Amino acid sequence: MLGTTKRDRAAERRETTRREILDAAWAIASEVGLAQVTLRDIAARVGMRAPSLYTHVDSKNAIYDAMFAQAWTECLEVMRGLEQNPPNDLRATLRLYARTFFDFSVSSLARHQLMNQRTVPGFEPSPESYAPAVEVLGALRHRMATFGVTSEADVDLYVAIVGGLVDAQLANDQGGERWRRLLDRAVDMYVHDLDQRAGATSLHTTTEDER
Amino acid sequence: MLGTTKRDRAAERRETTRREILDAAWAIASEVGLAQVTLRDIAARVGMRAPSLYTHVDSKNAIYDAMFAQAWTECLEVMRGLEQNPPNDLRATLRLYARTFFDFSVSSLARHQLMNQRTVPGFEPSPESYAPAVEVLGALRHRMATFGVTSEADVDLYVAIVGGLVDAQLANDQGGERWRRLLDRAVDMYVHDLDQRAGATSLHTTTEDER
DNA sequence: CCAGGATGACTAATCATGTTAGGTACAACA
DNA sequence: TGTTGTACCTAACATGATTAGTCATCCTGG
Repeated sequence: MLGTTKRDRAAERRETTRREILDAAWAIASEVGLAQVTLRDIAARVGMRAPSLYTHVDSKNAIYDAMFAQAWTECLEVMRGLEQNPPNDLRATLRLYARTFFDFSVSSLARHQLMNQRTVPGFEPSPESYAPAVEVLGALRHRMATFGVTSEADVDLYVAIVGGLVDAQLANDQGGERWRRLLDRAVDMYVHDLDQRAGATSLHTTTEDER
Repeated sequence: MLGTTKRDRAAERRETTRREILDAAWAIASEVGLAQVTLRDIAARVGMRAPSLYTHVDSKNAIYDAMFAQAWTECLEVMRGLEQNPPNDLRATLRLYARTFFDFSVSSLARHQLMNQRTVPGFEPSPESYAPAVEVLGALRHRMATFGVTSEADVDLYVAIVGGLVDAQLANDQGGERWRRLLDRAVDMYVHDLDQRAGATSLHTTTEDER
């Protein structure tokens, strides 16, 4: 019993240090850019020398990997949060999902670059870190299926449109609203297209069988 | 007279070497990735040592800058090429432009990353190199205006949609057609939305006053 | 035809960065 | 109380961009 308690203390401290390292990395990434994060700077911020970080982390890319997992996990939580009192029609749902994802993405350039662009030279996320990203897409698919939207192409198109708006916003009008304003319009035109193809509009106007 | 002729020879050789350097950089970028381009490798390929490159180029970023300008200039030429026998309705035009830009972008990942993503850490294109990129957009604007599409929002949306499809294709299905197949559909839904908002469909069905 | 300067390449060296090797101090535990 | 493992350190290395300084070669002007 005592043994385990002590062990926990050690593991706890270890975990704390690890988190401090990641926090420092995020802070630096926000300040000077994702690719400008340097081990020496991280170390300085947590009161160490660069090589000491290797006690807690396998490599610099492992730090990026952990950050990648963190970011997508956070995103997953935000998107999951929408499953509380969900809208009951497709249009409102897709609007809500689009806006939520958009705002989440746009609120941190460094995070978006890490999550969605290959900004970091040698970095490739590990399968484990990639999992929450897949889950986010899975949740979206599931939600859309609820309204009868199941085809891969339909989902692909929605994803591309929302992603395109996010990228345009961050690339050309960071901090602004120029593309954000187009979100609802984009969703509406997408939903209209879906309606068109379905022929019957009766579809996706209410269906109750989530999760 | 003689003087100028000799001068030309020198300048010619200089220009040739510079082009060789850029070509080498492109080749390496295609093979191992844009960010993995190294001055030593470029030098080796043109039969030099790394520091000698500085005789022809200001810095590594200057190489990226020149490549950026090259890429967008090439893109501009391709897009300008469409202005020979242009379609006479908006839908066909936007389909053509979208497909052309898409295919151009997708045909080289390294080039697309350089042109549209901030994949290279410290690199920011110079205003001069940026100019052809602006021109591409300007040409699009002009073409769309031909059909009465002038609002900033309308153009923004089109750009975001096409860009989103390109990004999705390159990120998730490189070499495939999964998002490429959605191009026409996306354009159609966009044009339909435009029609809707214009109220009158009479617009953009033919207008003759290009350039 | 030859001296002198420009040109273009080279080697050596500097600086930044990730990473490895090899210690050392201290706390926990037997 | 001695042992051991943990977390940190310094020194060192590899790679990469960049600078400084040198040298050969080639053109040009006398």
